[in-house]
Amino acid sequence: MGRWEPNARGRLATAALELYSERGYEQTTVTEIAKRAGLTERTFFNHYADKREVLFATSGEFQELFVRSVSDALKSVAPIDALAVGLDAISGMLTGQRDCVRARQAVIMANPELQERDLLKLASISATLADALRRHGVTEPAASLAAEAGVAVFKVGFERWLAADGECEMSRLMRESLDELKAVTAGGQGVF
Amino acid sequence: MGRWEPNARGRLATAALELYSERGYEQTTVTEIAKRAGLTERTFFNHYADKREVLFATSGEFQELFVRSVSDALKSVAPIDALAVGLDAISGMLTGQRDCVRARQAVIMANPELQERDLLKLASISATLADALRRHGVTEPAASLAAEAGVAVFKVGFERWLAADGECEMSRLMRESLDELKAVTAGGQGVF
DNA sequence: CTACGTGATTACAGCGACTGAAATCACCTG
DNA sequence: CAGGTGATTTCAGTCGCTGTAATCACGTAG
Repeated sequence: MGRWEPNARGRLATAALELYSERGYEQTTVTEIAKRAGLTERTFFNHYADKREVLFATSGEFQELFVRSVSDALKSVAPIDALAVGLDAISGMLTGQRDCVRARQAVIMANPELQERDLLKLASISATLADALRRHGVTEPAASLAAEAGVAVFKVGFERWLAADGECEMSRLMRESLDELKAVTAGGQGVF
Repeated sequence: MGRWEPNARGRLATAALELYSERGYEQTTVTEIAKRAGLTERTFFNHYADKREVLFATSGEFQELFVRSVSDALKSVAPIDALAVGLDAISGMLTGQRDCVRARQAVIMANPELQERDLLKLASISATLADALRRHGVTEPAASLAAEAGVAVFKVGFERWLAADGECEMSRLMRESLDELKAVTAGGQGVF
């Protein structure tokens, strides 16, 4: 075993989540994270663009799965149903990770800077979803609205999944949230 | 006229928008903004929490109008129609400000840090909207979903309003976007 | 006119996030 | 064993942001 332990990125991510959880995001310095991972501050910034990004390492993989699932489904079903397929796919990805995901979310919810980054990642997913919808013939503004709706359903379903006590099927919560959205957007009489 | 010119906050906001537009957000230092406003860096931070916040001075007023309009309308119409009333109200607030708003939005869109802050403000509006809906008897998860949908319609309608060439009624674009959302969420057959 | 209170502004020192450049290190290859 | 390569480190520096205490402009009471 060499002097350089393997998986520096992972060690940094683990150290960061631990420290953010223990003493809070703002009270943790990047130097402390690096030291716990057996590295230096400069090396942290070689692996992650900033102090926030270390919590979002899996975001790209998540987005890719979501968008690819929706994109595939669009070949055979309507946009709103394709979104349901995507939501089901990411449910499969997160199932079994609830404790880990919950710890991460607790850190994010405790700090506005991290919430901002979280929202930016979701906005990126929305933009990529809208792009996929457009490539499959959905016109604006329907494409952007459908994408935003899909992300909104994810947000709400995700929140309910984390809040649930016992074992709880995430995919079921996602489908329920989507149905609720359909109900609430269909509910009015029109006021103009 | 004393040595202290009036309206320091406004001068800082104007100077910031000018400099962010001229040379970009990242290339502008807070010291430069303060100097253009005839003040010091420290005084900037007495008025604004950080370098981003100076672009969002009117956000609170905007949120208040939106939420109050929806809240009032909820006394007599369904949630989705109450959101339509709120969207109409903020359209009235922004009408006539398009050039100014467009300049601000150009700066925001050119920088991820500012997009993050923008998204956080919208999330705050969504949370407050959901709260109003709950106070009027809407249960979760419908309240959160309706609030997210309302903000999504605003985002899309706002973007289209800024992109439009000639004079264009914002309230009409908002209504069209809302109708598009209704259409796209009602479109599927269900896949499960 | 002077003393004093008040709120805004400033000066100053300092921490921490982040960056660029160059040196060093571990390892692999010819 | 010499040399190349990529990861890590060292170092110096900029800038966002904060706490503290001094100073300033102005209104008011004596």
